[in-house]
Amino acid sequence: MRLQLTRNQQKVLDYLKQEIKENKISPSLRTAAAELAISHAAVAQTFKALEDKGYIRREGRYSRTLHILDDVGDLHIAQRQKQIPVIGRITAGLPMYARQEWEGSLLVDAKIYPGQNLFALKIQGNSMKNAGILDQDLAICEPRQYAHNKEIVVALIHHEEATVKRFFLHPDFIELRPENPDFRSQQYEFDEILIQGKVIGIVRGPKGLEI
Amino acid sequence: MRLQLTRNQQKVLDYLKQEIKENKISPSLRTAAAELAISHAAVAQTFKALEDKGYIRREGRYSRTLHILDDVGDLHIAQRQKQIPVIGRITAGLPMYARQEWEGSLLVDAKIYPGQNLFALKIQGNSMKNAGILDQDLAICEPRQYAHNKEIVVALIHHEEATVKRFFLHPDFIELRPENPDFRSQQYEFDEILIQGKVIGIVRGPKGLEI
DNA sequence: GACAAATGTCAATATGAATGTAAATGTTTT
DNA sequence: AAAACATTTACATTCATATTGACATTTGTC
Repeated sequence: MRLQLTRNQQKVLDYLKQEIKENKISPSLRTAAAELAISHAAVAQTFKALEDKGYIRREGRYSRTLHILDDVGDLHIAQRQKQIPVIGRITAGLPMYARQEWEGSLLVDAKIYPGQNLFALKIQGNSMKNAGILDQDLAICEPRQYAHNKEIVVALIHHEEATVKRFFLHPDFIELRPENPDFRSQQYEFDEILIQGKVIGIVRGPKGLEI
Repeated sequence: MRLQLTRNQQKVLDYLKQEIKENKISPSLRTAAAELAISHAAVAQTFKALEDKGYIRREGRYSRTLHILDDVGDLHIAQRQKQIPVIGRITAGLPMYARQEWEGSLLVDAKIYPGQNLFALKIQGNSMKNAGILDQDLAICEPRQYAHNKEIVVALIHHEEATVKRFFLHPDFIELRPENPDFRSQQYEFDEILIQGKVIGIVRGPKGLEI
């Protein structure tokens, strides 16, 4: 069990939790100082005490990032939730994030999926079966306009059709390779393909596991 | 919730919205620079900041198309977050929540994974590869002491070894079938097997997708 | 297709404001 | 007396902003 907090430390910790919940980011020392009606150095000292007692963790020197810890030493839930849009249809010309294209949003664990502006895409078909990606899975993607060899990417073919495949760059063409012997690898000219993102995770719900 | 904008970034975003509304297309860097009375590179930097914070999205490299993004909209997240324990080792006695067996916790979307007392289990090995379950995946499980045919279950063999396999009940034995030709299906007496749960989902992080 | 103009990108650099750190010191609480 | 709490001041670092100039790419026009 952790050391107990003094009344003042508890007050500051509560304030911090509140602020982080609202703004997703910890307030600056001076902002906190103003709201708590004390000096910024006093806040710094209390933060230090909280860190020593294992209630928060701060990163690096001069860094403004601060995490609130669980009693197990884990990140507090408030900082782990990440809401990402589930994109229904990927298009080039049209705004990909326009609300019309949304199929809702998905809540994921920020501890597992780092990165910003992630989006999710519902997989159609079984062309990536052997990579463990099945029909109806949700692919968690990180926006990217480029790709490295062997990465699994979200690509837009002919500015129209969106697909998830493994990416290979050859001297004079791009190969999008499925992971399923029933499908053929396809080759494209450079101007036929637009990379939209890299797949960094998979979420499969109960429906994907039905018999 | 997106990160807050600075006053300058807000000003540029407002200007952008205005321009796009009027001309249906975003202004060039130098046009914007002229109207905002700063250099074109400064505009580019602010655009980049806006993109990082998730307020706009720009397509491709050297493309002039830019989209204003909607907010993900934060309603009812509170009810959707579900924190479930990641079990390190499954034991028979069923004090599954005993502290020593913890490997942390996982935040999932309650909308996708309904049910109570769910737990997660880290998959070891590739015996279920053809069912789209890979090594190091996190299997989301619902506690259960029974199973139906063809369901993928968490079973305890000889009160010791925990395994994830497809379940088949035969007249005088239980079959636990892997989904990988490299592994053999196994048969057990009824008293050798204890069903501990049913797999209702899969969560795979970036590590599970590395090359 | 060729060429020039317009446009986006990148790197290096600079500056002021905001911010975190540290030290010295005093006050209150326990 | 010791710990917690607080202040003031000086300093170091980071961030947002901005500039300039060279360069790559796209677009429009002939």
